[in-house]
Amino acid sequence: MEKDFFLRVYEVVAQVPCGRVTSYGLVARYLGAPRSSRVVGYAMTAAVDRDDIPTHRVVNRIGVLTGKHHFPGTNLMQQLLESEGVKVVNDQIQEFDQIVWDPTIELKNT
DNA sequence: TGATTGACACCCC
DNA sequence: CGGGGTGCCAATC
Repeated sequence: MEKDFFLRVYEVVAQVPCGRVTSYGLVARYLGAPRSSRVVGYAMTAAVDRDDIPTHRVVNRIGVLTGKHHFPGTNLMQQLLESEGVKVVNDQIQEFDQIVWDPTIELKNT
């Protein structure tokens, strides 16, 4: 029961700047578990209960809202992203490469 | 206690 | 270059 891993994921996701997004792989890699990308997504599922964690800012490596299906609303995830300035079309984040927030780069020192 | 799944990612064909 | 299959780590049934 390594909840500690989940907590680390929450910490990183919670630090994602507004209007920015990150991917499971980036977070997983930042935690030192590049092969645990799936576990990060799993942590997100558990984070849905956490209203303190902007899980909607976490997408797959290509910027696709793969997990929008888990949100209570139909397109709530997209709504939230667009509300923050993130353009989303067809469940695909536009300009994802420039709004992506890589903790490995942003938090590489801290 | 054991097996399967899962909001992904990478390798191989 | 594109598509399909396997692998990883932890949680849940």
